[in-house]
Parts: sequence; C-alpha cells; structure tokens
Amino acid sequence: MAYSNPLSPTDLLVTRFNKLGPLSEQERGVLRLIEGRPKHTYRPDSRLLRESAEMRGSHFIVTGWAAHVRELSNDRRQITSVLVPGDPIGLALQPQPLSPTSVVALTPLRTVEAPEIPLAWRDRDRVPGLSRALDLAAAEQECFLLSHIARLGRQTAHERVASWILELEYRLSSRGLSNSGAFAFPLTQEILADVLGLSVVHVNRTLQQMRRDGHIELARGRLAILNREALRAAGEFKAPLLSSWRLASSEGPPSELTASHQRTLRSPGV
Amino acid sequence: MAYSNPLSPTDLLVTRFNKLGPLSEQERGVLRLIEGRPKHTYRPDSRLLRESAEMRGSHFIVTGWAAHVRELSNDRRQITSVLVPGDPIGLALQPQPLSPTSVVALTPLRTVEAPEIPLAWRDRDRVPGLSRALDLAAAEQECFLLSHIARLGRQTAHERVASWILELEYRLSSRGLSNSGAFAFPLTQEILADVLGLSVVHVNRTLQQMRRDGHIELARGRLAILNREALRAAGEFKAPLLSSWRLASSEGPPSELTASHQRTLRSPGV
DNA sequence: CGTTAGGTTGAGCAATATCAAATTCGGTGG
DNA sequence: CCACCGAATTTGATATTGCTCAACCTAACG
Repeated sequence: MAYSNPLSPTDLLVTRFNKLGPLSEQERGVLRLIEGRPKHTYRPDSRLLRESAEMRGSHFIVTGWAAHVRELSNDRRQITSVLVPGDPIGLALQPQPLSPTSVVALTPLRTVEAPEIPLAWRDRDRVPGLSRALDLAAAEQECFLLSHIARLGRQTAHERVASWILELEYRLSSRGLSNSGAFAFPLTQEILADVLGLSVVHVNRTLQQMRRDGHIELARGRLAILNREALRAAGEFKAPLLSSWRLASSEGPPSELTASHQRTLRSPGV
Repeated sequence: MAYSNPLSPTDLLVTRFNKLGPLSEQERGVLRLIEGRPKHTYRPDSRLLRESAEMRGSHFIVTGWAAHVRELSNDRRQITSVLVPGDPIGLALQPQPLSPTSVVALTPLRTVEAPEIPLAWRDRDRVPGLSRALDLAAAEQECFLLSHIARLGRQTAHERVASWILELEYRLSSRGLSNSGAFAFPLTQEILADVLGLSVVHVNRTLQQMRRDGHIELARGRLAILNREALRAAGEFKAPLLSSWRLASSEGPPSELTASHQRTLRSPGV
C-alpha cells in the first residue's frame, strides 16, 4: 500500500529526534519502549480528536497521514497542518489540555501510544537530550504555522503550492520518507484545497501548470520534485532555523541513523 | 497619548496571568520584581528582533503595540500576530532560541525586561501557578495562530475583520484595556491589511461597510464594538478554551484541586 | 463491466487587487 | 488662529485572481 513505510515507530522517532538534538543511548532506550505500546488504527475521515475536547494520551503516527483542522460554517474547513508518520497527536505542554483543533485521518492511519513522551518532556534532568528535541520539534511546528499564515495571507496560488510542497518534502526527508525529492503522496486535491485555502478547481489548474512547467511530477499517489530551484524561487521556502547551536554544527550530530545522508539516487516517479 | 495606559507593568501581568491560572502571593511577588527592571523605548517601525536572530532576554510590552511579521519578496509582508501591552517579546521555551519572525514596533513602544519569567517557566516546582499561567498563555497564543490560519485560508474580507476585531477585544479586555467593547486602536489600515491578508483599499471599504451597518465605530484612534452579535455571527469567533478546569469554574479563582474531579465525560477515542 | 471517487475542462462571475486621484486629519510653524 | 505639510483615508475606474457551477473524463475496484 502507498501509505506503508518500512520504518518501525521507533526508527521514525529516533531518526527525527536525533536530528533535532543528539540523544543518549539511554534516551534512545526510552524511545524504544514505544515500540511495544498499543497500536490503533483509523479509517480515512475518522476523527481522532475533537476541537475543545480533552486530550488524553499522546500518540505518534506510524503509517498514514492525518490533519489538524478547523471547521467553519457552510462546509468550509481549513487544515492548519498535515501530519505524517512520526508526528505527534495529542501531545501538549500542560496537563489536561483541550485540543485547539480537530484531528482527522486523511488516509488509513496507524498510531502508537507514547505515554513516556509527555513525561520525558517534563522530566528535563533525566532525559535532557530528549526534552530538548521535543522543545525543538515544538518550535519547528510553530515555525511551520507561521509560514502557513504568511502563505495564506500573502502568497498567490502558485506560490502557496510551491512553498508547501517544499516544506512537506523537508519534513518527510527528516523522517527518511522522501527519496531525492520523490515520495508517496496520498492526498486528494480537495484536501490540498483545504490546506492551501483554495478551491479544488484552482488547485487542479495550478498543479497542471506546474506539471507543464516541468517543476513537479504528480501521479498515482507519488509526488516528485523535478525542479527544486524553480519551486524555491516561486515559494520562497526557507528551512526553519531553530537554535543557534545547530548553526554551529549543522552537519548534525554524527549518528548511525542519519538516513538522509545515505540516499540512493533513483529516478523519481513510478 | 493614545498609547498610554494607566496600568503598571506589574498590574498588567498580574491581571492577565491571574486569569489564566491563580497565582500565589509569592508568585505575584515574582511579577512585582519586574516593576523595577530596565525599560526600553522604540520608535514606530523599529525592529526589536530579526527573523532567525538569536533571542536574548525576554521582555514585556508596557505601552504601545508591536507585531510579529514575516517578510516576503515584492514588499509583501504578513503580520502573524499583533502584540499589545502585557504581551511577551522574545520569550521562548528552549535556551538559545532563534526568533521565527521579526518583531517590529507598530507605534511608539515601551518594554520592560523580565529575566525572571523564562526562569520561572522552567522552575515549575517553585512557582507552579506561574508556570502554569505561562503554559496557558502559550497555548492561547497557539490557538490564536490557528484561528488566524483559518481566517486567512477560508474567510471573506468581512468575516476576517469581524473575527479579528473580536479576538483583539478579547485579548485587550483580559488586560483591562477595553471598556465595554471600546478601546484605543492605534493601527493604520495599511497595518491592518498586512494582518488580514488584504489590500489597503479593500480593508478601507470593508471597514466603511461595517460602520454603515452600525457594527463598529472607528475614529480618532478608538475602536468601539457596537453590535457584538453581528460580528460574532459574521466572524464565528470563539474564545479559546484552554484547559478543562477553566470550563468547570470560569467565574471565580478556582481551587487548583477542582481540576481532575470535574472532567467532562467523554472524548472520542485516541 | 458498472459504480464511484477523484480528476479535468470550460464558461461565467464575484471578490479582491491595482492604479490613480482626491480628500481629510493631525500636527507644526508662523 | 491660520496656512501648510505629510500621512492616512477615501473614492472611482479597471484589471485580475480565483471561485462557482456544470459537465465530462478516467482509473480503481468490486
């Protein structure tokens, strides 16, 4: 199936968090505990959380995509962020939080419980690298929200699509889910419209334009970036800079698990 | 001057935080320390923080308004949030953070240093009420960002203006800066355009429409909400619900123990 | 094979942007 | 008090982007 991926939940999390902040062996052990936790499956369109409902338990996506969504009158809805494998669901800073958005499955979805994560976030002294990685993941998420505001407020349809695709690919590649700019892409154009604040028809025309221009290839549930420079020029995407020490050591903490350095070049598409 | 307000920095913060989570006398003492800290003044348009620059020191606005802003090509800019007295500047969860947006003064601005705030945020055990208030303030801020995404993505010009005005009044009144829906409003229509993702001309026409309809009054640096119900119906503004114990006891300062006993019954499966 | 969800296309339209020219307003100096 | 200045607001005319509606096409799937 298009949504499946070979990484275990643990691998996903270790891959991603280790890029944010180096994890000790003990901290990886904490993540590995998650491997054995109960899993949950959801059908497309099922609702994992309702806006203003209490969040209980934090989960991570193992396979499939989901979204944070705000609903408005007249069947309008706005997706505020798309969630891919490795993203948290129901994870919050304070106890007894109410969800600020609904969370819905966009595809068949599998999640795993991760009760140790919110605990670790608080217990900073025992797992400093992990807490810090969680802080940075939160900061990154906020950064994407801000980019999305700029996108919706001030960018044209083409620019929105371009910058959003680059952001998505950036996120997927940090989890090892993108192969030199090509990745499984299970969203319908209607969902895309709700992400980008456009009509379905206009999304369609915009995508076709980008195909005609040779900037992307999109077919059969796969999206390939063919001309990254063109997309960057149009969308003005900049990878989020989160913390100054990352600047100093942007190669990242050397690790056995940095998937992105070991990509094999492969022809994109299907 | 239109931007002055009678509250001291301390009063502003105590007023606001005390609404988020009840503060002990000792915690108020921490806030009162801020009273004596160094102040800073800025002219309109000056830049307090640059995007991707390191944030050093956390401040609070004492008087005047500012904004978080993302800049794009072609002189476009998007304001992601407007900051009013009592709002933090440069406050972040993790150490050595890089600012995800620029911060600019929209009016003459006065801030005060508040080095104890980030410390208090971490030192949860010593000042639990204050840490919690900070958590909730952060959650509230995130909620406003999400609302802004929905606003820009899926609402019309009229709806955007309506919901934004209500949100603004909500924030001002929690600081004692709004008087039965009327408050000092120092923003130009051009700034408003950059907030709402519209052209200046269209902002102008939309405001006039709302004046003609008798929904608002806006003149000489003051904005008054005349028909709150009409604005709510148009904009679909909902005050953010942050935590379940606020639901249970939103009128008085609740005992911190009511929380877990008054949870609402269900929540959909996560 | 028929059904259906998703994708594509065309035509007309509405919302909003752009451009350009007043006009008003809040100071400021005489 | 008056005259003036620049910034902000307002207005009109026109252009454009993106939306709506409706039809049609295609591929996946039972």
